[in-house]
Amino acid sequence: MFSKACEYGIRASIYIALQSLESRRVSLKEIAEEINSPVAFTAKILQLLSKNNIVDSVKGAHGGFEISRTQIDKLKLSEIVNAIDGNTIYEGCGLGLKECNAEKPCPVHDKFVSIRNDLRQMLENTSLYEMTTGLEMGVTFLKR
Amino acid sequence: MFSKACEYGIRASIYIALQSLESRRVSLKEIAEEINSPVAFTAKILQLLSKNNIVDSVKGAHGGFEISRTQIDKLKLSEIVNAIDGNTIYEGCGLGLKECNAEKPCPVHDKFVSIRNDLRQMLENTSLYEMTTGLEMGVTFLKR
DNA sequence: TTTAAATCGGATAGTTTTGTCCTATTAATA
DNA sequence: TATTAATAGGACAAAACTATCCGATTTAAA
Repeated sequence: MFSKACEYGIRASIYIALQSLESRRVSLKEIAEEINSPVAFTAKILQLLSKNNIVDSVKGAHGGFEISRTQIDKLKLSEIVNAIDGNTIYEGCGLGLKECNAEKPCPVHDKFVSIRNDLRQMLENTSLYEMTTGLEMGVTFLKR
Repeated sequence: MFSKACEYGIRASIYIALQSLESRRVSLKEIAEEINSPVAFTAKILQLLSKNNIVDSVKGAHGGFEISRTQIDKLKLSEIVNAIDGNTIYEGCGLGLKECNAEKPCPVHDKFVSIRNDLRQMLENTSLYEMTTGLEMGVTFLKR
């Protein structure tokens, strides 16, 4: 579904949001440990997320990553996915045709439309905050 | 969504089915031209589909690929996808966790379940025959 | 002002996916 | 039986993705 980079990016964003809710700025090292991802690769992804204003980065000693409370509420899963993988999952033809639309559809165009719409709606309606809620209570998990 | 190999594999299967319905056995060269795919790479994918009994291959002069009428009716899109990409699209965690289920779910587990179920049902319910119907009348397309 | 802790960013390496090339094998037909 | 047209399959090459390493830069604090 998503690339590895995107999976790490989503998990990292959720972990940063969770800690930001408690006013804790977190380091790359801590993030990678808590989401069980390769440190240096995660660093690259966080750079990308920072450039796309998904997370805020603070350089220097006592630096790290954080997300403002307003952003945690506003940010949708779709924005994280878009920053890393683009919109090819819920745009673009299921059979890889460049030109595929209602006028010139591939043989499975209609079948894919509804599923991709559902996917897009889910991604656009799921907020970062929403994804943190189960974690605090130990109902959901970010590793293993 | 699918790998390139899978996209080519689906398009190839549909084209072979379409021609088989008119009792035409088709060559690799013709397939690659008609679905706009790299010839040698398509050859590998057809080998794989042949080994998985998705398509029948006939060696030697006047050889090529074909699919029996009964298979065209029976074969589901899911079987083609499974042969090439496996079941990772509608199994496996959206965030890449190895252990992710109703007991130990990732933060988006529930949101993904319904979408992946819809996807699986669509793949399992869509027959190869169904995918050929629009092509004959020029309503659907396999290239561009 | 020096040191230490952190991100940034470029270079590089490994792995997987995608794609190509060439030879062997098969089978129809002249 | 020789030729020709086709798939089969192994080896290789290119590109994309995943991952690592290291020096540069930034900033807090001793």
